[in-house]
Amino acid sequence: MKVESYKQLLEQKGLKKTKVRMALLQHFMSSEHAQSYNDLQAALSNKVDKSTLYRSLTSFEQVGIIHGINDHSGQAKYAFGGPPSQGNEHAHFVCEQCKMVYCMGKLAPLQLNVPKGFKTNKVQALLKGVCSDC
Amino acid sequence: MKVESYKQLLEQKGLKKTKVRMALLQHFMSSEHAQSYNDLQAALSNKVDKSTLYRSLTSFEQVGIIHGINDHSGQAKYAFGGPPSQGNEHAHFVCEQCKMVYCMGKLAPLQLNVPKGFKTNKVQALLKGVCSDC
DNA sequence: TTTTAAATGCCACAAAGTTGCATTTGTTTT
DNA sequence: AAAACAAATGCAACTTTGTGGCATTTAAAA
Repeated sequence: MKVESYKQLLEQKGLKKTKVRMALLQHFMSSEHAQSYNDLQAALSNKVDKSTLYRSLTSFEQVGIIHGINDHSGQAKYAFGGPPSQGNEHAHFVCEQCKMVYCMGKLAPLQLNVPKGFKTNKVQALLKGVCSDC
Repeated sequence: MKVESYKQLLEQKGLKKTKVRMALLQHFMSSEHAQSYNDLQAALSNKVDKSTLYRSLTSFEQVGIIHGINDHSGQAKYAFGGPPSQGNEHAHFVCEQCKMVYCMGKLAPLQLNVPKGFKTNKVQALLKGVCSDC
């Protein structure tokens, strides 16, 4: 994806094209695993204000450019693309060794029997194991 | 489960029988959904120190008396029983309305195709929907 | 170019959780 | 039953993660 495309993506989503956002997009596109706040802050040489970064992530998430992943590490992580639920069903894989988080391919719809009276709308799956790099 | 049993449970796990732990056990056993730090603090009338409560939860979790659940609410929750992975496979259900978290029954082993080189050890499933009380 | 609305940076603050250390309590040993 | 020991508690300080207000800057529209 080229710089021109990032711009188009932002326009399409109704977000202004700013330095921080362009840098974030570039970083997201060039990394194959999910990024934590600290990863991103480092990628931007710690030059971006905390609030700005958090707010950028929130904006991106709201319009579906990225989606948040909770890997139980205590730090939220973000990956490019909309959430698993919106025509983009996928599981997340946490490597127990390197702690990296990957988005996996589509998952077969899983049958889970819930008790009477419970209605399931979404299923989120988190896989733990060892990744191909470890 | 009676008071005598709580004591036995603690002994069996090599933990001392203290006021805080007994009160916690009692509360865990009498609640049908997962408990957050704040729930527990309230249940103990806010009389227990923060560190003590966190440390108690950690101890309980280590010996498998309770297990932590991350429901993406920003607050860890805890439920009675060992973790889903140890002969106790189960999914967690988050009610989108009342935000309560329940432990569900066993889940059918789910097939998820991971790319070559990835090895899955555990699968955690989080269901979102509406509970029987809502 | 001017206007205006949104994005940024700075600062203070809040919530969740951790750590060190002195004191207390539970359990074991004698 | 008393002494000794280890573990649990309470307190205070601190860290981490994240939020919110407000003045300033920047991008896009007029």
